[in-house]
Amino acid sequence: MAEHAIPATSDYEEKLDRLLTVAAEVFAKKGYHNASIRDIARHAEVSLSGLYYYFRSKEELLYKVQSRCFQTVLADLEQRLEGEEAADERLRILVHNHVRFFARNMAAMRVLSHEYDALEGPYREKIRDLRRRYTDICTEILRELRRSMGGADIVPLGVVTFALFGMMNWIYTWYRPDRNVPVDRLAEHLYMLFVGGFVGRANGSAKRSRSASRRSEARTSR
Amino acid sequence: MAEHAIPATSDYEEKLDRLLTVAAEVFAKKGYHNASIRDIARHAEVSLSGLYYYFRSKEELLYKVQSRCFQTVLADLEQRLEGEEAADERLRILVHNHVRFFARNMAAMRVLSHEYDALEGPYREKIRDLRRRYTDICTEILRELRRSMGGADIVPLGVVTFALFGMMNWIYTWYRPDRNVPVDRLAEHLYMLFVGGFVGRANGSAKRSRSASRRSEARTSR
DNA sequence: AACTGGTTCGAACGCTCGTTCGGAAACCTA
DNA sequence: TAGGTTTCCGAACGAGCGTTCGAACCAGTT
Repeated sequence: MAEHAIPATSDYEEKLDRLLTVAAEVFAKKGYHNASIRDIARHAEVSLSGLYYYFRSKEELLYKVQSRCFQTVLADLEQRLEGEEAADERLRILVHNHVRFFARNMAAMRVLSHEYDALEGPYREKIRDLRRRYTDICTEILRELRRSMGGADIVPLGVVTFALFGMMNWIYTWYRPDRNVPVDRLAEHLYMLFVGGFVGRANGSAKRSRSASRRSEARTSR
Repeated sequence: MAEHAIPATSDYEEKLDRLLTVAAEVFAKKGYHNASIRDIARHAEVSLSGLYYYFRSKEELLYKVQSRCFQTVLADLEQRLEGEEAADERLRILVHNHVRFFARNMAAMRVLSHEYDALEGPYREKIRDLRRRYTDICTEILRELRRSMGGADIVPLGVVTFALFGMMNWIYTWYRPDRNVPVDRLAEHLYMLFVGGFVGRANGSAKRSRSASRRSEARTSR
């Protein structure tokens, strides 16, 4: 078959998925440029050339790792946001979804955060578009939250959005789910920190919206 | 001379410095593993082997880029903190120092943030120690700030510290000093966001400490 | 003019990389 | 059992990598 454009069997899909997972682990551990196709083949217990049945090139392999990861986290998010109206709760859902997904898919999310520049041309653009969709969702939630709180727009929403993603994405440099605080608590901490601030929230003086306090009462108790 | 442990001339020091700057740019642009010594030599207009008079290996070159950068930002910080007592103002100094240095030394700071894992063994440990010193300073300021505000310790200070550095370090993925908000305003935005929170600060309801509001009145006006 | 020691370079070595290709193995259908 | 696809692999290629080494260059001193 030429280029086997249509995946033949479900075995094919399963194996491709497994290869993506292994590749994500190797890329996460050694870095994209430092990792070799041979590394991945060895870890996947497949021959070197056997990999090329599933991927045209090393770069396509990286792209598929990133793409699959991004699409999953995006789909999860959109599903969870469905039906929720309150802006503060929507933001809480976004943070929890992101942090939890991050911690449970550390390798792939690390590759996604750390190896974006390794892609070039069309691959890069496709991932850039996914990123845009994701950050747009976030920015819109922030805009609505600010509006509903009657806040002034001192800090540009673009800056706010990137600050939030900085807080969340940086965890791949220090957080280990089995050594630090549990994932759900980490997510709640970051959410509180971002919304209420270090001083505002830590001394308990900031007022919380009704829906936010209602939802997180049980969770933040220690 | 054996290993030329003692730098001979001041010409030597100057050229070494220039090479570090060029190397930082190339590493920042292409990534450490993807950049070649030949790339750096070409950009520095020096022969390939000529570089090896100044560096034992590619890894030592990376180490010296990171080390020089870290020591500079650390020295700047310690100097600016000298004599300042108020915790909130000390935090503001830290954020401004970090963000400003970041924007003015984008290449080197990007390498420092992005290529830490590329180092191994003793090199890695030395940078790790510098990082520890830096984060410790930050954590202590946060501890003092929380104490002075009489706040409860809901969120562990380690998490808070990394969240702050995440906000700040992430800027290398999106911020361009010539395209986005000016550096000083970005620094102030991040400081306000971190201390007061998105909701707390943006709607102007959160109280600010006396020294913080006194200091930033002029700066945040638009 | 000869010497000396810091500085620079051209040429080469050994190695690993991503990729290719022809054919074998495995599996399904008839 | 025969034929045809899908799946897999051993072997090899050319290119680029980091590093080394001996010789050349260039000051300043004798």
